[in-house]
Amino acid sequence: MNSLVEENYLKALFLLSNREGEVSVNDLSRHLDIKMPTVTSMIKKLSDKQLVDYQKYKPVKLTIKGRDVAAQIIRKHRLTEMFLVEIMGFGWEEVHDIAEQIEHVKSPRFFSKMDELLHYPTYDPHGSPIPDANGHIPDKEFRQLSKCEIGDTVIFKAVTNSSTAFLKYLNSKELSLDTRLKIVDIE
Amino acid sequence: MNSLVEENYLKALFLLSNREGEVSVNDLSRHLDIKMPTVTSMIKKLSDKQLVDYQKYKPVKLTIKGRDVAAQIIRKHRLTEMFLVEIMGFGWEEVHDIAEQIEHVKSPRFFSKMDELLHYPTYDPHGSPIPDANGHIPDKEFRQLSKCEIGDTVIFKAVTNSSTAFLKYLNSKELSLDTRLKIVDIE
DNA sequence: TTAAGAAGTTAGATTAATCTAACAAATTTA
DNA sequence: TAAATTTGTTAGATTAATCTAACTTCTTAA
Repeated sequence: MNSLVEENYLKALFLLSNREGEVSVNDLSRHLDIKMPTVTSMIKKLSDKQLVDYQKYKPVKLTIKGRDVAAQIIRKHRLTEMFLVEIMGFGWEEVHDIAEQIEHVKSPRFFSKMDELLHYPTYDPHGSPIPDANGHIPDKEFRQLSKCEIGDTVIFKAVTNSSTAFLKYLNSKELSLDTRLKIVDIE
Repeated sequence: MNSLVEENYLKALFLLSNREGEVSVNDLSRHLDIKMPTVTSMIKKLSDKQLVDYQKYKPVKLTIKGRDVAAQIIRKHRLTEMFLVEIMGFGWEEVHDIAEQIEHVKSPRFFSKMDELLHYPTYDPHGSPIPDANGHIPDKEFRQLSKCEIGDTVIFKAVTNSSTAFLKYLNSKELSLDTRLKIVDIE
């Protein structure tokens, strides 16, 4: 079994992977807020466990096995966020930190109960897709707001930043998912 | 803040305390399944943090502060068990291990949401009282089954053993809380 | 194309929580 | 009450995850 710490590294690797599936040690270090030497040594451990492919001075890549484990953690995180919003009545800006804790619960039953109660959701409250039980992700691609122009009309489908502060800012502008927007100006 | 491990020691101290509020190092060691020298050293740490009173070769006692912290952990554990049964549809025999993990979640809001959704319950699914937000416990005393005699009629109110195995055994005998029983024989 | 800067690694220290072995104190029992 | 047993402590080792300091490799820009 993987430790909670190992799970956090795998999750970060999954989320930071570029199209080639690669992540630099530096990126990982910054996102986890853990110094590079620590990251290097943990990567070696994950490599021994066949969860990542690693060669000195090269970016890290999840193996199939590592990707599957990571997808399950992301699945649990996003299911939890959905559960917190839909069943427990939290706001979308409150759930990230709680889900970071609950995603590590060792009990498959716990998460399948959530899934059931939520009627098998495919997106979380921030518009991110929930991997299915096999780790597969429905990969709809949304257009990034930075690639839209003045005059475009778009439907707001997802955020990539789930921090409380940013979501509170959106709340204050009364921006929520599935809102239809006409872009009149760019800040 | 206290570590998850410290929280587990405090919880065990609370649950194992006799009328004088004392717990032997040996008891604690057996219940936590941690060797005595480890327990001794952790007790010293809790003593430094003013969470327990400790003198060499004497039993350990929670301070007021330690008792308050412990009661909050028990509160979170029991609220969680109730939530798992009432909101998520788990059986009473499944919830102990999951609650042991969720009780450590750092988010007062999370537990007050549970409390609200459950309409402020005072007992958990095993008949144990849930400490209130100030750590106070409604102390109804139930008669122990071992102190009942053949011919007595009683109402089954609580179990002191919440292990899956024991609760499954009770399920197999169709024994559930609030069942009226006439004692016809003693096994 | 090489010198500067960024990224990555190695070595070794630190901390929290655990363990075993050996010893000391307290309690029980013969 | 003295010996045996149980309980508790001390000392020192171990493991996982972290850190800092020093060094190496890679990348970039003059």
